[in-house]
Amino acid sequence: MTSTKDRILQTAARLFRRQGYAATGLKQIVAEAKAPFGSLYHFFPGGKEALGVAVLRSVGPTYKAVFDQAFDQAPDLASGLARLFEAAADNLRRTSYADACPIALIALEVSGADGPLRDAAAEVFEDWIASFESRLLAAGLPPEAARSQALAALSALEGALVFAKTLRRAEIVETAGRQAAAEVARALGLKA
Amino acid sequence: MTSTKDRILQTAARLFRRQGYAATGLKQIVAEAKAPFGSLYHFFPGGKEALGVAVLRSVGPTYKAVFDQAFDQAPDLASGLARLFEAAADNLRRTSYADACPIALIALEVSGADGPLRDAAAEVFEDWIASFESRLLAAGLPPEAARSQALAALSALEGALVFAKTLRRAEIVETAGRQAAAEVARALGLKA
DNA sequence: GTCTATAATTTGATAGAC
DNA sequence: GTCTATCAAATTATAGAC
Repeated sequence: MTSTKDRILQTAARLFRRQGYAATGLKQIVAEAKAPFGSLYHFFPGGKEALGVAVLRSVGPTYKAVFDQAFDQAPDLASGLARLFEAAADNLRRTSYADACPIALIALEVSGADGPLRDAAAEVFEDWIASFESRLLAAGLPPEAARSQALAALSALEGALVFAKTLRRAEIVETAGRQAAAEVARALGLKA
Repeated sequence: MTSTKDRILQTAARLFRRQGYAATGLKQIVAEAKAPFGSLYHFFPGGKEALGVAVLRSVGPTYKAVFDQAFDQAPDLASGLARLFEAAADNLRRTSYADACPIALIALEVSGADGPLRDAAAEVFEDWIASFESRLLAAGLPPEAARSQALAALSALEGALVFAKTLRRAEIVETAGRQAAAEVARALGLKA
């Protein structure tokens, strides 16, 4: 039993992710959310921009939790990272290549100009990177190396998702995942 | 002395790259290109979609040439790759984080649905990947490893550009570049 | 909170004179 | 090839009844 506000938020998140922020109309959002049009401006008086910010703020913690789950279930960071890539590849296949990174498209759309949308997108990426970085630190990596490894591993995931979605080949994410996991294993002195 | 058609094409390429395909109006394109509105439909009878396809088809070879130049000027593939990342980071700084990957945004926008736009975007990515892959093959890497390395290296570049543009930190691309170059050097048995 | 109607603007696209 | 005027549709956003 989801609230009207939640249905609007989740529908907007899905459409922004798949079609983009600019290409998605508010009419389409309320229609697919089976919500009254008036409710959109009732819950989000700031209009489309406020809805976009709310989407970014809700997606950030959601996927940080996905990260945490992958890592907590794995024996070490390298296999946790491998799990993350595998989950992303499965997600692409399961949604027929509709769902790649939940915010990459909207982030690229809004990061050209200053404003609350860009700020929110940057905050989400920074959180994700910091989350993995702190795990690498806790695993014993020196600060500089932890930052580099976190950036490189998540960059590989993000970029592989762009290629895999466009080329419709989920194996690209799996291939990138094996390399990223091996790289982290090497940095940590684990067995690949 | 550029032609009207070229000005339209290049202006569209710049705006699609920075703002996105959906967010860019045809009016804005002809205004910034200082071209008559009627000329747009004269040169691109297929309208916005045809213009988008033309932009993708023109950007593909242009940046493949940029790749080739970086590699041809470097002593080996690993340093050529490093050059490529450095050039991308410089580009971000020089344009105040406006110009990241020339087609990532439009690729993500159009790859959700079938059609000539998605096909053109996929072709460009495939060309870039195949280009680097063939260099790795020529350098002696086995076919499977060449494909993996090419995908991983270019994924790292693409993803780093997404993060760097959103976070406005070009060092992210440089950091990812050092790791990618080291990885390729290792695969080729070169000294990092 | 819900829903409809509508304002104000912008969009992609076309027609037709020059 | 150039340029203007304009169409039909879609866009964000608001007003106001219920």
